[in-house]
Amino acid sequence: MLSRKKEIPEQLNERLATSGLRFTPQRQQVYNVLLDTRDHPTAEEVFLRAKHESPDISMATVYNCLDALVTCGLVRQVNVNRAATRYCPNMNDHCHFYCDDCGKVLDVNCTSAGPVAGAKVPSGFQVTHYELSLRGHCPDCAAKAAKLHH
Amino acid sequence: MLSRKKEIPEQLNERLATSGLRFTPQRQQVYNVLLDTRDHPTAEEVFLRAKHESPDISMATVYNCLDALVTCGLVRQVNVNRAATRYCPNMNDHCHFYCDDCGKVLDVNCTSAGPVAGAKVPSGFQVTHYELSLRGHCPDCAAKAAKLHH
DNA sequence: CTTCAGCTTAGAATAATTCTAAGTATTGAC
DNA sequence: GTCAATACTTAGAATTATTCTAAGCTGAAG
Ligand SMILES: [Mn+2]
Ligand SMILES: [Mn+2]
Ligand SMILES: [Zn+2]
Ligand SMILES: [Zn+2]
Repeated sequence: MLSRKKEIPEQLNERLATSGLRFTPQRQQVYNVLLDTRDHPTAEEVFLRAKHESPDISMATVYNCLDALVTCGLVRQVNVNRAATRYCPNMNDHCHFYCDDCGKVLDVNCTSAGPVAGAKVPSGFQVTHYELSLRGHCPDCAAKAAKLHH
Repeated sequence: MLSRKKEIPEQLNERLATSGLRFTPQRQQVYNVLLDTRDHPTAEEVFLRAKHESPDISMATVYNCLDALVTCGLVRQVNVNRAATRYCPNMNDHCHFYCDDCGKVLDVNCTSAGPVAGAKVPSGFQVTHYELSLRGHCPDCAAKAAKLHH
């Protein structure tokens, strides 16, 4: 990685442009952090990871960049209980599993109709968004717990 | 309502006792506020309503009482996005609809299996809780919007 | 080269909630 | 009943995540 030219990724650039936003190195950096490790980091965690590559980036900028990425539809916010908001670059229809033991947040596939169909929404209600979060024990932690009981 | 004796409602008293908690007038008052108007008020709103009857109650006490009621299983917390936590005394299995127009939060029935069945949870995951929140337009607001377009 | 809108930044401000420490009330031996 | 132990309420301070503010920077367009 000796030459680091201005290779602006067109996909990010275009998406930003459609929302009237500019491409900036900070936005690129923040987006890369999210794509790099898809573990639903908080803004704080994104900040720490981004600082490795760009030591001068500020927390405010991380919030601003995350906001820009959400606005242009490349990233979504994930809220579990009232903990700090997490960020997810997977824009496919999915929901989230939160492990009460290790705290990991994992993607779970579900079709758009899926969870909403499971709810008995009375007629007259227009559902435009939904958010389903699941909590419990992830396979790893469930296995560990099983071992402790022999 | 001239005589206001110490009629301790046994149901609340028992529920508190099973969690090692005591009956107090403040807890009664806060619970009454929730039962009175089931519109999913925030702690702040509960505080304001409780003050009508008990002008000396404090915000900290409202938070403490709500916490006690949640602990003993009479009340559940409802989080929509990152707004202030709301409180719901309906302990039947249900999820919530949030109207983006008027901000109302309404109960929507759904069987325990419902929304989780709609998600394709891989085997190995143990789901102990789930939370489904729906957003969109409530019947009232949808009707109003329809009128504006003739 | 100037202008101007958009961007980044540090630090202040805000909002919801939790913590702290002090005073009260209730319980349950004795 | 007295007394100590425990639980509860309260005001205000502290905390946490997030947003706001104001100043300086940047890069495209004229
Ligand atoms: Mn995700
Ligand atoms: Mn409810
Ligand atoms: Zn786990
Ligand atoms: Zn409405």
